[in-house]
Amino acid sequence: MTISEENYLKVIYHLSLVSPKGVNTNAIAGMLETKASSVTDMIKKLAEKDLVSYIKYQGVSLTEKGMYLAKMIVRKHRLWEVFLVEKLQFSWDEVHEIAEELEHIKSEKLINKLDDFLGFPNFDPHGDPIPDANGQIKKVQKKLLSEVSLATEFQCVGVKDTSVDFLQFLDKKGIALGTFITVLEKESFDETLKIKLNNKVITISNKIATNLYVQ
Amino acid sequence: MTISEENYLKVIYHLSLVSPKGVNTNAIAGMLETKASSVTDMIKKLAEKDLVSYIKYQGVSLTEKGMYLAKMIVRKHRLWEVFLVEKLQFSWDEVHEIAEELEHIKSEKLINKLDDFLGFPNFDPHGDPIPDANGQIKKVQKKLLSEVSLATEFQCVGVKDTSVDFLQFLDKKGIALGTFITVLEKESFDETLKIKLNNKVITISNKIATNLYVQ
DNA sequence: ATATATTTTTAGACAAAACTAAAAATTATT
DNA sequence: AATAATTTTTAGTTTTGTCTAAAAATATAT
Repeated sequence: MTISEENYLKVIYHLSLVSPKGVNTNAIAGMLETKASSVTDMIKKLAEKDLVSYIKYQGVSLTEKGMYLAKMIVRKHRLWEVFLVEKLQFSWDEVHEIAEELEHIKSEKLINKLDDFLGFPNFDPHGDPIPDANGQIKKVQKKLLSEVSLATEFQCVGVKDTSVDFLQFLDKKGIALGTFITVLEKESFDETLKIKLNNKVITISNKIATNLYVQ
Repeated sequence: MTISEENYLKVIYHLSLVSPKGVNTNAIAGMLETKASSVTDMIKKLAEKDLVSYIKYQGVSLTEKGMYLAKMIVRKHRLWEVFLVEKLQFSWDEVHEIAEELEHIKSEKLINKLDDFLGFPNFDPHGDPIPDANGQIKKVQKKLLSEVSLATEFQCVGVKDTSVDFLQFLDKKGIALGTFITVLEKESFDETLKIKLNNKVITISNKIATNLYVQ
């Protein structure tokens, strides 16, 4: 598989979690910052290799084989992110870009030894689950902070948006994975939340609350 | 720079250590397992970017800029090899192939943090020197085992041939970096050596002796 | 020194992965 | 249901890095 093919598989995987019954050509093009016509070309190639099933004008979905390979790419991406944060002291907003390159290193032995070296982590630095060597993913029930009941203490376990800007915003507010958060009030007009964390009370917008997972 | 361009630079660097006054098109083609015509094309491109100086039919040499970039690729390759052996418990015959991929990961911050994580090593698992962040290389005087005087104890510090076969042969004979070796006799007919190591006496061919560096 | 062999370069072609522009199919709207 | 809007596909190019085959330059040998 080429790097380009791997990137298509990975994007189709991520999109299929949201729309399991078929992924749009345009959605793929948007994620890969390419044109729809290029996507059509590549999809034909992937279908040829039996990695996706494809009906013209009906979108794509991963075959079992494609699903497994996609999960292996996600596994590599997330394990390398753990390595970068835990061993090389990168911050959580710096690792995505580098992991985008590292995820394409081919050796299976390498990734399994890395997994071992890291102590078989189940989650990456953004709280996303790491598929094991068979593609199994630890499911965990988590909710968006925007959906939880008031006056109950939750723990921050992940982020939906992993952009540099959002992660640095969270750093600034003192919110990290593991931080305990209690929602005190919800403003019904704009869904703004008054929350307690680290013994401080702060106000956060709905946009923040819909991008933070808690448990 | 593309991966292909980086590979050309690296090969030109290695060949220029042997023939500093200009590297042959054919030699490059041989190392990269490609055709001479492809090499000519790429050399033109690298010359365009001021990474090599090139006169038709006269071979190529690296410019200062090209030399620096080539050393950075070698630096990355060798640091990743140290990581694979020291941290992930790979054997020294397994790491070259994987490092060939890892050397193309772009982030400078990554490689400097890796260097730090590994304790700023000066040599890779085959005894080859690791350029520092400025491209400086620790020079060390070493000799081939085929050239040293008899009855003097030397320490194995590197290998010239880094092929899997040769490295596994050394493993089998109990020869590793750091092993002490004394040449007892040299057969003048075929240059075979009788050597002492680990309190055993064994005979090795000239081919072995011309691929082992000692100090 | 001339002929022969080797090396290197040029010219033209190809595959992969992208693009643009236009056509075809699907979906939405009135 | 017909038309408009959107999405997707097709057709034809482009770029990168490779190739083959032939031409040109250099090196070697008699």
